[in-house]
Parts: sequence; structure tokens; C-alpha cells
Amino acid sequence: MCTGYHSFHWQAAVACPRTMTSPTTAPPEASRTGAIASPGEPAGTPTFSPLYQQIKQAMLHSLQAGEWKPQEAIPSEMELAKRYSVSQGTVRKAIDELAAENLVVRRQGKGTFVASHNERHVEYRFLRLYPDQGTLDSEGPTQRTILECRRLRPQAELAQALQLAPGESVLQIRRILSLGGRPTILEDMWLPAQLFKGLTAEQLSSHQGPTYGLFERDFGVRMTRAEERLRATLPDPEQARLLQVDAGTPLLQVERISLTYNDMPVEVRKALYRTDTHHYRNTLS
Amino acid sequence: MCTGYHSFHWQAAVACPRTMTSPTTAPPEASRTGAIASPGEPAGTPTFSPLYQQIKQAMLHSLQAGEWKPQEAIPSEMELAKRYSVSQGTVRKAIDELAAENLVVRRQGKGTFVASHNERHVEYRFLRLYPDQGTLDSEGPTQRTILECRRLRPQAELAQALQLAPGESVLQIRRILSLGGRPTILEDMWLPAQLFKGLTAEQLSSHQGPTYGLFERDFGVRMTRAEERLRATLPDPEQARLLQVDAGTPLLQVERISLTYNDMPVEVRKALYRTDTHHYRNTLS
DNA sequence: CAGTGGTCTAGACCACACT
DNA sequence: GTGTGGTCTAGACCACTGC
Repeated sequence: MCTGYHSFHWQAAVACPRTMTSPTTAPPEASRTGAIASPGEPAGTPTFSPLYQQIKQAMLHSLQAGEWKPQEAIPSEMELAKRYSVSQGTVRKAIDELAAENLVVRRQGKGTFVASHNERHVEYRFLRLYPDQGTLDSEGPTQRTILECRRLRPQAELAQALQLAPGESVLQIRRILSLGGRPTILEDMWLPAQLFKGLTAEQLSSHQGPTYGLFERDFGVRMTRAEERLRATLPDPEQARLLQVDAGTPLLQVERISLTYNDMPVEVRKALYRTDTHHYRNTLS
Repeated sequence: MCTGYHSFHWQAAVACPRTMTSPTTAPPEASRTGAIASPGEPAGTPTFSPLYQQIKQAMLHSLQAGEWKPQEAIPSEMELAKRYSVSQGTVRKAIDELAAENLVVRRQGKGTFVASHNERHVEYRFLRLYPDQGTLDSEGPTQRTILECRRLRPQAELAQALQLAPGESVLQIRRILSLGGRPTILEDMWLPAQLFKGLTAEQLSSHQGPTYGLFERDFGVRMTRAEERLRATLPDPEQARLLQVDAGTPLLQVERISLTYNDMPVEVRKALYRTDTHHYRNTLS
């Protein structure tokens, strides 16, 4: 029996191609044979993974391909179990991991939904700056001022960070965020122009809510993770002017690379935070 | 039968007291980001939680009480299942959560072990400072210089942060960490004197490995989590002298509160990081 | 009411580590 | 070989949601 348990580890992906998402999409991974134990294995030692990991990969593919869209419900556990010909428990374990990575959200009695930046309670998931007193909400809405939005050729370092093909151009956006009526964040963002065709300063200005929500809704690019590097620094004259601080005011410099599904980099950000009224919060565990 | 499944949710904690370790501590658990919320221990309204959560709490208690010590193996899943009169799967789910919180570590074929700061691969789990070039290891051993170690009465703010009883005193330790031969971190630590009786500058100086490893081994205090607040700042003259930087050099100020089991605060730290050769790294997800 | 995710159990077999 | 955690299945019942 194809769906039997016995060969799940060694043969399942081969002997039991499953239905997977659709004929249009290639099998997600590990569609190779060969034993991890076999000593003579040449290059390309295939990755044998547990069934639930394979299911997870298949689901990641559906998310990435846009088959399931942000804020929508994905098929129920039962349906997925049927689709992939595994037990509900195996699907559950795959979903557990996706939920742990904040890619989907479970809601008891309702279903499992694709996570989105356009949701109240995660609106500031990627912003770690908090006011020293009160809460972000109590400061009133964040005010955004777009200073610049243009297309240009990236420097080599930037092109590498974004893993661009030679010749690809980027969009650079410079803006100021005002919290509590005071200019607090000055940031430059660089985006692959191909992915964000047609993005305008106007669009950025008029948009309400998190910028990543706009990217997700209008360009189908969903940020799933980001890496930040922090430093203390001093502003140059222009930065000081824009943030309305003295040239001697130390600022927090935050460099960020944002990633989408499969850890593909899709944004580089370099920001200056004023930390005289706010602080950057982090949890270690 | 006490172990029956049927009433697990509504009655288990009451009708099925199990052995549990003791009812002394109301399970604060990983409470939702929500507010202070009612502690649910008004004698008439016990907190009903899933069985595996109760098992988890019982295990937390064993960890906290020192029944299972760092780096030691805890009883096998089967043994725990017998002890608590539940199925192995339920124990597994409890352990899964403890492992996700880095409180225990599973090792296939060997057992499940109490996490420890005295292990190579997690040696710098709470230090997010990385050299701009190379790795921490390539910089050679971290050099520690203890500048101060004394007992004093805490200021009100500090006493509150550490949740000290009136009159309790604290130990203050000031030290410099040198990375790559250059003084890079200047930090003050405050510890409840009662918990760290007998801690000496000598002991801190001679200790090899992470400080939290010393606390864990010699004082039975294991840090499980920490909250940090970051700012850019300028050093005062003494700080500048100690770090061998100009008075105008911006530094990263890192305030930390470290917590042990049950989120009890046991350390306050205030540090200055040089970020001209290093940076603070963080992952958002 | 039916459907969803949440919890619990029981039993099977696999991969790994020690002895 | 024995014991450990790791994976998978099957089936049960509970709790929440919305019709």
C-alpha cells in the first residue's frame, strides 16, 4: 500500500509521489532516491526528511506560489491529510511548525489562516522601538513622510545582499517616521525593482498601516523574517537636520535584511533611530 | 479512574490532583501578551489547563527545585508517563514546550537533558555582540577584568526591578570584557545578595566560561530568559577612560533584566558596548 | 447543528547511542 | 541487545465558531 507507514522514510517521496499541490508545481523537494547510508553516494546527497517535513515543504510551496493568500484560510487538516495521503496527525505537526514560524495562524473552531502583516495585533511585529513612557498606541498614529523614491543601479555590496542578477536595478526609498509628533526614525529602503514594479511615492504616502502590509497586498511579497545589525553612531549634518537633533546626538543605527519564503532576501534597510525618547526592545531566550 | 481522559479539561486539576509537586505556585505560564490578568487562584477558580500543561508545570517545578540539575538527564518519557499517570504522548508534548523554551535539550538515543550555560554550543547565548569581521572564536578568549565587587543597599528602582523585600541588599559587580584584546564591554551587574552569598571578585576572575554558567553551578541560579533595552549614548569621562575611547564616541547602552524559572528576576545589568568593531545582532520573526 | 482545531490515548516502527 | 527519543497512524472526545 502506497500510503503505508513502513517505508515512509526511505521511499515515500519516490514510491508514493502523492498528489502534492498540483501538476503545475514540481515536487517540493527530495524527489530523489539514494540512501543516506550508502557510502558510495556521489554529490547531491538527497535530503531525506520525515514525512511531516515533506508536507511542510509542500505547504510552503503553496504559500510561496500564492495558492493560499494572506488572511485567507488554508484547507482544513482533514482535507490536507487527504490531499497528501497522510494522517491528520502528520499534517498537524507540519502546521505546528509553520505556526511556530509565524507563517500561519491557527484559530480554534475557525481554521488555519495565512499570516499577514495587515492585522492589528501584529502591525508592528518588525518594529522593536518602544516609547520610554506609554505605549505606541498612546502616541497616536505613526506619521510617514516620503523624502525620496527613485530607481537606481545598486552598488556591488547591495546587489549581493539582495542576490540580484547583473544589471538588475533597485528602488530606493527614503522616509521619516514621526512618533508622538516627533521625527524619530530616518530610514532608507532598497527593493529589487523587478519585484516592486510600479511602486510610487504617492502609493507609499497614502497607504495606511504597515509598509510590509502594502508590499504583501499590492506586490505579493510577504516578509517572513529579518536580520538586524545594530550600532551606535553619530548623524551626518543632513541626517541631524532631518531628525531635528544636534550633530552630537548619538543615534541607533539599524541595518536590516528582510527575507521572504525560503529565506530569499527582498529588502535592505538602513535606519537611524532616535533613542532619547524611545528604546529598542529585545528578548533573549 | 483518575487518569481517565474524559474530564481532562474541566476537572483534571481538581478531581485528579496527581502527584504534582505542590500547589504553592499558581501556574503563571507563558501568559499571552495580555495584561496582568487575574491570577486565577482565588481558591474557588483554579486555572484549568490541558493535561500536558499541568505536566509541564510539574516538570518546571522539578527543574526549579533542583530535583533535575543542569546537564543531567531527566527521567525518560516512559518513566515520566508512569509517574504522572498519563500517556507518553502527553509527556512528549510537555517536553516539546520545555525544549522550545530552551529549558531542556533532547538528544536522540540518549535522553532529555536539563539545559545549561556550561555547554560549548550555547556559551554565548545571551551575548548578541559579534565582531564585524571574523567570529567570536577567532578573536581568542574573552578577557574579563573585575573592577569592583561590593555589597550595597539598592536604590528604589533597582529594588523594584529585582522584586526585593525591604532591606535586602544587592551585590554590584563592575567589569570590563575585552574582545580581540580590546576593551569592548563595560558592564555593571546587580544581584540579590541573598541568592549569591559568598560571591567574590576572586571567584569571578578565576572562572573560565560564561558567567551564567558560574551562577548556575555555584549558586543554583539558572537564567532562562532576559529582556534587553537598547539605546545609543555617549560615555561619561570615566566610562570613556575605561573603554579607551574618546568622550565623543557613541556607544550602545544595553540594559538587561535576567529571569530564572517562573520569570523571577535575579539580575539587572547595564552595559556599554563599543560598536566600532562589533555590532549587536538580532533576528526578527 | 456540523465543521474546525485542540487534546489525549495506544500502539507501532525507525534511528541513534551505548554497552 | 536494550533503551532512548523521533515519527506515524488511528481513533476518541472536547471546545470553539458560525450557520
